Formats: sequence, structure tokens, C-alpha cells
Amino acid sequence: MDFSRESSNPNLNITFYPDNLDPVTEFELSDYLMLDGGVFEEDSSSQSIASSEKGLGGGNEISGATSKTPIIKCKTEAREKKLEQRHRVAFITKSEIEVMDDGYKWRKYGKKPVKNSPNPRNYYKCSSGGCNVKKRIERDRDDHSYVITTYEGSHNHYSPFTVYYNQMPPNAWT
DNA sequence: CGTCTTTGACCAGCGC
DNA sequence: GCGCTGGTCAAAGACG
Repeated sequence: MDFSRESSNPNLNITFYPDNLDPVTEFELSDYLMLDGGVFEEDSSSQSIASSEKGLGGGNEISGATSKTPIIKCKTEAREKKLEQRHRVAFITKSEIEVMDDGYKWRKYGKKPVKNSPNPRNYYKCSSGGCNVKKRIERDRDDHSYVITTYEGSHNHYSPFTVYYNQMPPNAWT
């Protein structure tokens, strides 16, 4: 698992957007941002987000968040209420690879073609016992270079990568 | 042998 | 009620 190499990829731009409500207030984004293994910086127009909680500030950062318009589906009130009960966040990633290594172990359990999109949507579950976090991955129908990732739920365990990092000596990254 | 992916079937929600 | 769509299940096969 080499996060620094991954996040230094110039083709890797990440844009967060609310799949449900306001992600900044609704979700603990750091739970998900740690997938970069570094600090996430957004432009000044949006709120600053950092994954310092996990102590992974190794100098890796992803800048140049895209100006891509968020894709927010219209939902009925009933569906929205149901979704509100879930811990959910989605973001767009400009990447050639669809499944980024976020430190967790995922098990693919489904694949479905999506209406109005030539690309199928893939469904993953966290394979840790007792953890029922799910994620969906699909390519942007307009620009195939973007990957839309949606996380649902909260991990009830630390990422194997985080455990590994915490056990490393202080100067291990230098 | 255990774990994972693939894929068709099934189910529930929603719009008409 | 019916059809469409998205989400999940589970059997089968692949792989290390």
C-alpha cells in the first residue's frame, strides 16, 4: 500500500459533493478522507477539510479540485428521509483506476448497468467482520476519466493501513 | 481450502 | 396494478 505514490498522481483530482445533504455537517469526512493518507485541501470557496485526525499528514495533498457540477439526484421526501438515516458521502475522483486503495478491504457483491450510462456501477462491502459499510463505484457518464465513489455507513474499526501507520516509528516517512 | 469476482435472479421503491 | 430501475443475494467458478 503506497499512498504517497497514489496521491502524487497528477491525474488524481477529487471533488466532494453531497449525495444526501450537507456532507460537511452531516458526515465525519475525515473517516473517508484518510483514504488519501494525507491532507485534503479544497479551494477557498469551500470549507477547509483536513484529515489530521488520523495523524496522516505526510505532506501528501490533492489540489485542483474539479469544477465539475455535482450530480445530485432528485429524491422524494420519503426516500430522502430514509437516506438521512444513513451515513453517506460521495465524491468524484479523476483517476484511471476505479477502485482506489483506501486502506480498507472491500468485497465486491454486485454490478449493475445504470440507466443513461454506458458504464456499470459496482457495489462493494467492507469485508471486515461486523462492518457493514458499503461503497458504490461508477464512471461519470459524461467524462469517463472521472470516477464517482459513494460511501455509505461508518466503519466500526480502523483501517488496516492506519493501524500499520500508528505502529511505525516517527521518522519512518523521511 | 478460503477468499474473491462474476452474474443472473430476486426484491423493493417509485412513477405512471 | 404494472413496469422500470436500483440494490442485494447467492450460486458457481477462478485464483492463490
